Amino acid sequence: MTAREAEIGQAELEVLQTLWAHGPATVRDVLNVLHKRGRQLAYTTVLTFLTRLEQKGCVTSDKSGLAYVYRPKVTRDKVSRSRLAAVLDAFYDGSPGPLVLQLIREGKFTNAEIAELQEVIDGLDAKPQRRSQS
Amino acid sequence: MTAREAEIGQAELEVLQTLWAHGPATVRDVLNVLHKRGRQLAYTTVLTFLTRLEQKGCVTSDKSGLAYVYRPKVTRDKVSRSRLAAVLDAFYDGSPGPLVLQLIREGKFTNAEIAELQEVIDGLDAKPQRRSQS
DNA sequence: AGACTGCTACGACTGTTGTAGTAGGTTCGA
DNA sequence: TCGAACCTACTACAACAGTCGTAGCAGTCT
Repeated sequence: MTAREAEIGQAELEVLQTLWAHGPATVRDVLNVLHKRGRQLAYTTVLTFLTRLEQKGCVTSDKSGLAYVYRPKVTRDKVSRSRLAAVLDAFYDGSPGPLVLQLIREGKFTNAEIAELQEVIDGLDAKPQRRSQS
Repeated sequence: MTAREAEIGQAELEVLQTLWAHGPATVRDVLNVLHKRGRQLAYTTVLTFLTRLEQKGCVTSDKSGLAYVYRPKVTRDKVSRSRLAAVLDAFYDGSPGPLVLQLIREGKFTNAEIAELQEVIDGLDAKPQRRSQS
């Protein structure tokens, strides 16, 4: 494993998110985005986060112009999955079934989503079940 | 809000989980359960966790016999939801739709679960949709 | 060249989390 | 009644997370 996604702190994640959302960026770029969102941080704070993220293998940097440009090295998808898996392991026995059922029962979906759900599930059903367990 | 569930550490959560799973317990009870699961901790470590959880408002204690008996004050469900909401907010725009779709597309469900999904979704569909607009 | 401006390196401080030791009180059995 | 066993309170400490200040270097403007 190159990167330890698990050990990304909350504030570090914010920084990483802006990289995911806006592509490669300098410290100042990131700072500007954060400021625009009302998040007040010092320049050096952002620098610290980016440096730590680099130490953790989550971003890379290269100096093309005046300042270092940072770009994400782990995908948002990867981190997302790992975070979700942590919750799943801790609270849903590691399997997504109960979670999905709970979410659906709570019914916080739009009509479009429901339609899509039906579609996808029907598709699932039609498929050969290569997953019925041991 | 009485308790700050967000700030429960990983190790603290383990302790809380044993309370949820085994009901009210003393420090030693919790320690025994953890030891049985291969988790080696010192008695005083568990005590520290329970004390901190009490400070955070997540458990209560009362001394009925020789030792304090701790019992959870926040429900597992509550913490679970709050953890999930954090992931949802950070990675799924705060709404469960995309997450559920993704999980279903990945198809890690048993036949029984799929059947149940279909059932629940059909039920949803029949209901009046007070959640659509714009 | 001198003054600015912007960038990075490095250090520092606070609070939290994970982990545990020690000291001193209570209870219970011999 | 004495010691073993058990309990809690307090302290400690390293690692990490969040936050930033300072100092010094590099390029730029006049």
